[in-house]
Amino acid sequence: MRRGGCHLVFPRDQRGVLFFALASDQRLRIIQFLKSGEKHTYEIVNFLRLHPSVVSRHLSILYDVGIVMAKRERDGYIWSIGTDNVFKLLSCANEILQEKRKKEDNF
Amino acid sequence: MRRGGCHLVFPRDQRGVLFFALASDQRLRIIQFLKSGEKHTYEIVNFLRLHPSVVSRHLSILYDVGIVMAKRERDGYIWSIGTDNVFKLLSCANEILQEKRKKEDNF
DNA sequence: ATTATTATTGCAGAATTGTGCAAAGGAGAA
DNA sequence: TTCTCCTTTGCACAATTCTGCAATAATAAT
Repeated sequence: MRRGGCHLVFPRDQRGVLFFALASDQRLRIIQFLKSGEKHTYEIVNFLRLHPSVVSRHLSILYDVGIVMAKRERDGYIWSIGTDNVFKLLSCANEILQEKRKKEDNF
Repeated sequence: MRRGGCHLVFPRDQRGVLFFALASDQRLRIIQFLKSGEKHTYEIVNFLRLHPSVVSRHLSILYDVGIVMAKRERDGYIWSIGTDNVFKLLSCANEILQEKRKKEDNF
């Protein structure tokens, strides 16, 4: 696994890179999928129905910022969520969106 | 202020839209700038050194997800952070990045 | 209503990102 | 080593985003 400099993300603030990683439906689907436990690469490919090379790039982007981690198995990699802070981040995002909706309902 | 449908963000998961809003150096700079207190639009324009129309779009994107809020003044709008959850989100992001760096140092 | 000021939108071109295919690059087994 | 399988990279094209300018719309004051 020689992750690093392969998928090309425009240089920006590190937090920006992390938020960029989360600003994609496909990548959010991966995170959602991994909530139910660690998964083989081929399971993720089947789930997303995208070309393996594309999935590789998505995973690479998530990996680089620590959202997911990987371990080697005989037949490929097994992926899982990198830290529980990811869930904290997501719930925090939901709170912000919910507050916003609440505001809109009052007007 | 007829915010809504003006700046065009590709349809995606709502959380994706929020993370997208944060996945921009200019918009992160706006948030950073607003940390020190509410600001007039022209102050933000001077700070970013971008065309007013561009700043308008950035603010619109942040506004739509509740990251910033606005109030009308005699000579324009005054902007501020929409909710403290924004700061929670940012510190959570920093934690994830820090954990990742720590992991890398160990290997 | 008219005017002056500020904010937003339409448009176009540059920059960035997403995707799939084909080829090349590892890792493990025979 | 050689083979096989999985993963990653190079490339090209489509889709999306960023930016600035000009024009339009909105707001407040006259």
